[in-house]
Amino acid sequence: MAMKRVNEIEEEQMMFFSSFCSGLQTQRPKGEAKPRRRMKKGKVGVEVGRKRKLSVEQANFLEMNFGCERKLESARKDQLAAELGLDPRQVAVWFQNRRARWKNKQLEEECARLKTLHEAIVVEKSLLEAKVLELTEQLSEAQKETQKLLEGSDGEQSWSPSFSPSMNSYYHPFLGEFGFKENENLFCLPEIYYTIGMEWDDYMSRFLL
DNA sequence: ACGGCGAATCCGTTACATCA
DNA sequence: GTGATGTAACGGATTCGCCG
Repeated sequence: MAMKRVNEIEEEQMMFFSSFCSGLQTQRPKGEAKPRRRMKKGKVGVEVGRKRKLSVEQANFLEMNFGCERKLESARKDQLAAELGLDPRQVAVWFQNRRARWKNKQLEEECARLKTLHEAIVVEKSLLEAKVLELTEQLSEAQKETQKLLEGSDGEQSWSPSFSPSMNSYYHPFLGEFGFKENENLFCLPEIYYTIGMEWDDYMSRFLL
């Protein structure tokens, strides 16, 4: 069995490195069907089908080849198997498992990247919320100031003919800060402002109703 | 165009080895 | 001795290319 053969050649197997990353060929010619061999499941203590860890040299050699190509052509697999004294099936399985590990690692890295991105967004959200709070307080102060002015000048509203203290339509005293004109149609804001607008209305209704 | 077949691959799982 | 972890190997499902 291939496992036994590994023991016999373990010391001499690394002499084949000269053909590293070479010998790529195309698919196996038609008619040369290869039987799929599988090791039988061995029970604990039973030598037949017993799993054996590949040597460090074998693993390193396979690792280097994996660095060159994620998948193996059939001929290259046979060549690798011959060079390492392994069953071609073992080489195929090793590449299969290696691809799975590589894929898992890629997923882990992508997950970590998204986590970092998420954390940055959470921080930014907190900053924006603090800013909203600050602006809301400014608005509240402005409302109080306006109220005082109105109460102090009973009936004298000539400074703002269209102004209505009831504010049935939302009046934004400092929209200029955001680049809006006073009479601009606020319901035609770009999509990016919609979410903010909802919160704005929420805050406005909280303070004005 | 279609279905059958063989080979390769993927995915989930099992079996075993190693280590703390 | 035991649980956790890594990995070789397995088995079923799927995909792909070839052929009649």
